[in-house]
Amino acid sequence: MDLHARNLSSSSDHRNEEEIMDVRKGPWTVEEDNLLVNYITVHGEGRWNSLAQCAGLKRTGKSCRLRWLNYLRPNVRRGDISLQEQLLILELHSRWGNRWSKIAQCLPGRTDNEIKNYWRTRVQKQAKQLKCEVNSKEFRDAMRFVWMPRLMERIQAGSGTSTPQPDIVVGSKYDPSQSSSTVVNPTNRNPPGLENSGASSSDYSLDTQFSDMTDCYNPPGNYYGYNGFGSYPENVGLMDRQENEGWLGGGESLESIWNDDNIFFAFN
DNA sequence: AAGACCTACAACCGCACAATA
DNA sequence: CTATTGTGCGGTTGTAGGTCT
Repeated sequence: MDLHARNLSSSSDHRNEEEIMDVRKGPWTVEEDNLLVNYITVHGEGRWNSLAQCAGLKRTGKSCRLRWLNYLRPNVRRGDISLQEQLLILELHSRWGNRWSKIAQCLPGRTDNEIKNYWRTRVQKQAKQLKCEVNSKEFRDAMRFVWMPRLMERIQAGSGTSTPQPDIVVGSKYDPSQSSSTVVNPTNRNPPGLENSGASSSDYSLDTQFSDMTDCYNPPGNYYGYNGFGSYPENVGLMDRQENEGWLGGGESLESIWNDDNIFFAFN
């Protein structure tokens, strides 16, 4: 039996099991979050299928794992993706491609899902706007040699008046005080547990997203030697000056493609 | 005011691979 | 060695809320 066939039979068995067990799908409720967090707090994570059963959750192990890793896990960082994070994502993606989990490892507290979503909503939108394939050389070059340098300029320009951005590091999204059975709103900008924490909803609204391009942190200094992130991977040399110089002959055409309006669009 | 459209993001799915029986 | 199970990853979808007309 080949692998695909094995997977098919496995999926089929899994489906039967789901039908029998009446597995829940869709948005998680506060109760479910409570069950999952409480169980993991006591027993630790892993063995997700049995964990789901033992915790009394009518969810698949996969679903539990995803909910934990992307939302309930301590130190999951939520809120707007900072300019530095954007820059890092662009650079790492140009280097590694769609290796979201690998990229996420370099952005503490960010999940692969969040980075993937960022890429799809912002970067692919930009490619579409420019009428080129996101994986095309043209778009990649534009990204590396026009978008990213300009992003860095904005970071540097904003460093003098930087204010803390509204990103939050949440110990856990789980709030035991919430015991209603309301479904956790998947699009609520206030993560569960912060809804009553005093953080106003506007802290997470689009009003703050990119509204202040100076909303960041430490001056990065020289981009090429930048190591602003503690976990910045070794040998990630960001842009390669030699490659850059070798490419510049085509710069003007890209500049014309990636004009200020487009850049504005990209960051708004 | 209301319906259409858009955006962002949580969650699901299929596949691949490693570990284990 | 083979079959099964568990886990992780990347792609995709569904939908609530926001914006536009």
